[in-house]
Amino acid sequence: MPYDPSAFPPFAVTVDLVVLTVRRHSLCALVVRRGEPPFQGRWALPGGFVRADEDLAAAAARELAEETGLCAHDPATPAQGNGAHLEQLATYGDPKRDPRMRVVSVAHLVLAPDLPAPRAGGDAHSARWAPVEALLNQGGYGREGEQAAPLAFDHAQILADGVERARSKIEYSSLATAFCPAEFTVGELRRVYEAVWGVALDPRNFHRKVTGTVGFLVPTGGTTTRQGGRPAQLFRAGGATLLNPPMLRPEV
Amino acid sequence: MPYDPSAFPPFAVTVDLVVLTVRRHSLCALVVRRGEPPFQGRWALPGGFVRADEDLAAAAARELAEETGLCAHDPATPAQGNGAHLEQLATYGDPKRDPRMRVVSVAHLVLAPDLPAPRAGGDAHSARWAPVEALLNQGGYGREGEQAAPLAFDHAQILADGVERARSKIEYSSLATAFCPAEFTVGELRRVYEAVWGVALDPRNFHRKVTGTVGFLVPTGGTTTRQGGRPAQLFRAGGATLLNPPMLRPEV
DNA sequence: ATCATAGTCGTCTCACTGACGATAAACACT
DNA sequence: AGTGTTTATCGTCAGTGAGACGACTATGAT
Repeated sequence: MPYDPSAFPPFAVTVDLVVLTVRRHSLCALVVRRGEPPFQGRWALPGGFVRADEDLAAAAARELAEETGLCAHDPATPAQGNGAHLEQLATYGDPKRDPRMRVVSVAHLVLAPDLPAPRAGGDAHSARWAPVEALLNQGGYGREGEQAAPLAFDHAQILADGVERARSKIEYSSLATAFCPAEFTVGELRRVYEAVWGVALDPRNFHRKVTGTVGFLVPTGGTTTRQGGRPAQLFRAGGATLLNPPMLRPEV
Repeated sequence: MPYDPSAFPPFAVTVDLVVLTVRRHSLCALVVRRGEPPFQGRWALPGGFVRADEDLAAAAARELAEETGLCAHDPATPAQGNGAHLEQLATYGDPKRDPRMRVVSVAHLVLAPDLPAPRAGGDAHSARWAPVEALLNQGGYGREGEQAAPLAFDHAQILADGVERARSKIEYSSLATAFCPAEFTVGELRRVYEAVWGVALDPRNFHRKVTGTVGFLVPTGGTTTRQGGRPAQLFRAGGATLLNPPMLRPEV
């Protein structure tokens, strides 16, 4: 019964991107304003159709490049450019998620360093970074009277899933370094954890932990004082991808 | 440019199932023999097309019921039948993964208690439990000269991903109880961990750990001696879904 | 000089794990 | 009945690692 080529319903397949970065001590996601109905004028996650002979990860990387100029390197391809981390997140296929037609969307998660300065994509719609807190607490009010309109489609759910993935994944992997520039200090890395988790961490215990985990950080020899205060050692991400034992997210 | 209803390429969307259980001290997966080309006669994961107005999880549950009679309850639906655990695993969409057409498959992971006695699905193809070790070590030789033919399509990769998900998820969640019947002993739960991880665990430390984690196990009052030896207390799964601190998988 | 800021090193305590001894309660033999 | 085997369960002890927090260092700002 299966595999009668004329007997399967056709689907549209898209990729949606949860692009996260840390800006000004808070976790932000890339959103674009929709220029057409449905949800015209609302914010949405960037994304688009998968092409006829294009792999899912390739489609995600292409959309990312179109939208931000970032060059994603997924972990399988260890071409360590200035690229961001890209991984598949989950797939959303509720029959009613798009009112126009049956669309199955394969969401991807991208973790990028700060300040790629979002540029408008091929379309004229605008793009911006928005704090995930404001995007998800649609019931609450943004800090400065920000728009409280929820994201288009089921994108709030997708974003929430992506944020949760990022929050849990930096516990047991070295992925937090994907939010940092090529060289960074322990303090900068700590501020990434604090922004993603939304908690305060003890600088001394954090320093002991990350410098004591073999393969996590390698010193470059340089120092910097860009954060003020005493100069800090600069590090690059080490080869280790899994943290064992993991970073512990403080209770509640 | 996006969302021109005539401008997106049509895809077939399927669900594939990684159904895992523990039988005779080893982790086994449900496989079906393909009755038609391509890969005719080879073993494959059960699965099928998503219907036109069917949710992805619903399609997975339907295929599971057709194939095994199991009633899956996904965690969102806390209808705790004799059902198995079901969750989305990942999506596979390589343009060449199916030689006939462009198929995107949303793989799901099912964890089931032992012995649902696989029944043939709607089709005449046979179904069986096979140790994942034999299915994945296609280069090696099965214990009893089992067939060494690899799984059809990219199903070996999907199975490997599902097994890895199960192995890591029982570390920090109470999901191992999904492999157990409604009432079980600490020893039975330990043998689940041992089978999934492929290691031996110290019975005394394991007992201390699981009985000391609040919300993991609740005693039913009964005892059983079905494993031989001293009678063991019976437990049900408690309300806790996350284990904190996690079970630690022994090194190497 | 003094202060504020941020980084780095140490110490103490507690929780938890791994290794492993000891006891308990069933069954299968003799 | 006794002995051995099997599995369950309780205890002990040492080592690792995390949280709390004191102390010191090196820079820029006032």
